[in-house]
Parts: sequence; structure tokens; C-alpha cells
Amino acid sequence: MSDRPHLLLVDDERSIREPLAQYLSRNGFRVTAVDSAAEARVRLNANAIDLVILDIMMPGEDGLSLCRHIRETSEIPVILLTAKSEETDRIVGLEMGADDYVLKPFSPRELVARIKVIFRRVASGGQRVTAPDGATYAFAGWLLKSQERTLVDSEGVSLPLSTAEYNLMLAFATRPNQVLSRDQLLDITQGREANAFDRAIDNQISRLRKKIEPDPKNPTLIKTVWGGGYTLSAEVRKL
Amino acid sequence: MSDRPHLLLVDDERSIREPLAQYLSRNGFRVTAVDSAAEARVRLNANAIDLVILDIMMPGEDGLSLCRHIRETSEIPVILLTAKSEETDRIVGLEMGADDYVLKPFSPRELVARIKVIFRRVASGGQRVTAPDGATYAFAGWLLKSQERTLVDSEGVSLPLSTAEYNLMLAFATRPNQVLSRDQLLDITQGREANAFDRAIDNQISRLRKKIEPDPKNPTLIKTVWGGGYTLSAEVRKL
DNA sequence: CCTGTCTGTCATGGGTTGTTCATGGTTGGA
DNA sequence: TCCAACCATGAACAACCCATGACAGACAGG
Repeated sequence: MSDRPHLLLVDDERSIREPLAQYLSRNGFRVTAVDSAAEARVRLNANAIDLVILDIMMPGEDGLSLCRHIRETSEIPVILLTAKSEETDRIVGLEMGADDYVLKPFSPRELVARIKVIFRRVASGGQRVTAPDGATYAFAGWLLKSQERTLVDSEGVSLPLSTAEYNLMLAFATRPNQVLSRDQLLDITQGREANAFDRAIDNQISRLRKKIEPDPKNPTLIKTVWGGGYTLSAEVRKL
Repeated sequence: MSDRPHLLLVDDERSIREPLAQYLSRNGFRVTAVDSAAEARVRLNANAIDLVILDIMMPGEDGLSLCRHIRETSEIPVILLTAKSEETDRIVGLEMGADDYVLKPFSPRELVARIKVIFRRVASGGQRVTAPDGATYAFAGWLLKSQERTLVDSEGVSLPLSTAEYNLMLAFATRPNQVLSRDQLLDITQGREANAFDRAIDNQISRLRKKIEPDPKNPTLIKTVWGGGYTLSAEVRKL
């Protein structure tokens, strides 16, 4: 986890969402605030989220459903916000995998305290681009082995990747055919924000292409999206 | 932690303590119930406590004081019970190192849910080298025998490890494919903090690689994660 | 007390990554 | 079609991080 943990705040009520996002920002967190579960799913995929704060009551998909989804697909901690005082709902939330809940109306200060408690617990294991244990991704004749952190070509020859190259490759392999901006890639691979005129990602892309593209000048795998970022254009199978 | 986690319940009011202890027992926990902070200190020393449930308001030494003591001397999680509804007290508790608090009157079912949340967290990321219980770990053609503190290769040849090397190897074997920072490794293997420019772990890694890597210059087992630490890239079976 | 092993510290060298910058490609409008 | 503005590329460089040999203090066994 980077210096400033990245929180995803999901609440449909603007009057809660915006001031809370501001408060959390002032307290040392990076905050992405969205107003629906659907938007939250997009952000979970695109960014490296360290913790989710989730309103239970929302139009469309509700918080409990999203919470279940998060728990099934990742280890990201979840704090539920609930206006309901009914005990059963809160307990259902905990049993569903939420790490904590906070009753509305709550004090922002208490929420921050609870967030810190969770990070204190998590601090030992958490790492950013963790691939599911031992997963292998197959695309375009390559095998990306997350356990060995290497690429293997169709003839079984192993190609060593540096740490940054591996992180980048994994970011693409888990999000094939998705355009990822430089900001997103920085966030995913290193959990940091871009400083002005940051060409770090460009450079890594260049180095990666030299390793995996048949003709690095005419990339067929990692394509440039002008003004947008990069995308891995290949079908990826997870083994 | 054994199958049935051992809880220490500290509350001076018998009308709460005894029924609650019973309820917790019926829900899969071993429970030691005491009525004072002093008694709690004795039990903490004498028994292997996995979690403490602590009333804040008690005659004599109060819960907050005991909580601070626990946090200073161990990693045992603490849940505070508090009758006070004042926000500040609860937050002070959290900031003092408690893992959670529950407001009186609370439902036992909710308390159990919260206990389980904490154990779930601890189980995934917990520190500490697991006690040498005579287990053997098999990975990449090696056997790490915790009883003999040696590595045995596929031909049965035994390779002696020094203490530090063994601790390091065990730390990896119990956390395969996890990136462990130098800080974590120092903490796990020696329980100490890194001082600035601490290269002790680097050196141990280097020595360990020379012993177990086919080609120490191109490590395939213990890999470097740039800016992150090291990881054991292998499938580990516990025998 | 001596000796050998173990382990932390230091210094040096090498690898990896971020930044800068000149160059060339892409885009949209004239 | 041409041009200006913008953007991407990749080489060169600098900063940073890591690997490892040498050394010395700590420690245990004789």
C-alpha cells in the first residue's frame, strides 16, 4: 500500500458523499467517490483500491450485493454505512464479509478511526497488484505466470521480467482490451499519482514492448490509444 | 491459534459476565471470565489468549488502561465494551489500539459477529513465525524440516541452516508467493524494527540464495520485488 | 582463553527505474 | 494537401535500489 491509501466511497446521496470525501481527503487518504454500485465496480477494476466505504441503501444494486461481490473477488476491506438501526441488517453485513459498519448519522472522526484500525490489521499482508495465488494468464502465445513472475513463450522459453515490467504486464493481463490511462496504470502498478509530465509509464511500455512485441515499432499486443493511454489487445484466458 | 480460540472476558458486573461467557462458549469459543483488570493481567500471562473483551468502566484499573497495557506488550486483539454513548470515549479507545468496540446494551450475536471479523483479519495477515510444531514444508524439490531446522534436497541430502537462515526460510515457506518487505521479514524473524539503512535482511537473502538457488545470480525461488521486498515463488505443501 | 561460526555493518559495483529531451508520428483544421 | 499543435517514443542520463564481498563484534564450544 502506498503512502496515501486509496479509498472508494460509494453513496448515492450527494449531501453525504461530497463533504465526506473532502473530510477523508484532508485526513490523509486518496478518495474516489461514486454514486452507484455500477460505477463502483468500474473503479474497483480500474484503480488500486485499498478500502471501500459502502452505503447499504442505494437505488439499483444495493450495498450488500456489492459487498458480496467484492468479497468474492478480492480481499479489499469493506466498511458499511447504514441508516438502519435494525441489528439484523448490520449482522448480515458482517457475516457477508464486511469488516465493519458505521451507523448513520456517524461522525467523520469515528469513521477515520475505524478505517485506521482496519489498516493496522491489514498492514502485514497487503500488497498491491497481488494476482490470485498461482494464476497463469495466457494470451497471444505468451504465458504470464504470476507465481514465477515471468513470461513464457510458446516454446517454453522463460523470459524474465523486472518488477515494474511484471506489474505492468499483470495490470494488462487482468484487464484485457480495456483502455488504461497512464494515471490508472501508475495507480495500479505503484499506487502513486502522476506528477506533472510523468513519462514513467511510457518508458515502461517501451521497455515491455521491446521484450514481447515481434516488431516493437509496430506493436500488435500493447496498443497506444492516442490521448487515452494503452490497451492490451488480445484475448486472455486465465488458467 | 487452536481450533477453539481462547477469549478473555473482563467485566466487573456478574449479571453481564456470566451469561455472556456462557453464550460465547456455546458459540465455539473457550472463555476465561474475570472481574477485574488485575485478574486479567494474571490470565494474560498464564494463558494463551487470542482475544480480549474488555469493559471500559470498572472499579480499580479501568478498561482503557488495561487496553493500553495489552497493546504495549502484545498483539492480542481487543474489543471494548462501553456503556458510554459519548463519541470521544469510543474514539479514544480505537485510537489507543482497540480493534473494535461494542455499545452496551449489545446483542451477543453482534459481538460474536465482530469477534469473527477480527479473527478473519488476523488469520489472513497475521505476523509471527508459526510455532515449530514439527511440520515439514515441501517446495521446489526441497523439504524444510522444522524439527531438525534443516533443508533436505530431492536426493535426501541434508543441508544445515543457521538460525537466521532457518527463520527466514520458514517465514517464506509459511507465506509462499507473498511479497514480504524487509520490515516484515525483520519483524517476523527477529521481532525487531529496522534501523535506517538496514541491510541485514539483504545479506541473509544473499546467503540463503547461495545455498538453495541453482544459479544464485538468477534466482528462481526467492525473487526480488523492486522497492517491495522479497517473495518465495513456489508452491508449498505442508506435510 | 582460544577458535570457529554466525551475523550485522559497511563499501563497492551493478541493475532497475524515473526524468529529460530530441525526434518523429498523429490529429484536426485551414 | 499542408501546417501547427499535440502527443508518443526511445536513447541517454541520473537517481535510486539491490547484491555481495570484506570485515568485525558477538557468541558458543572446547
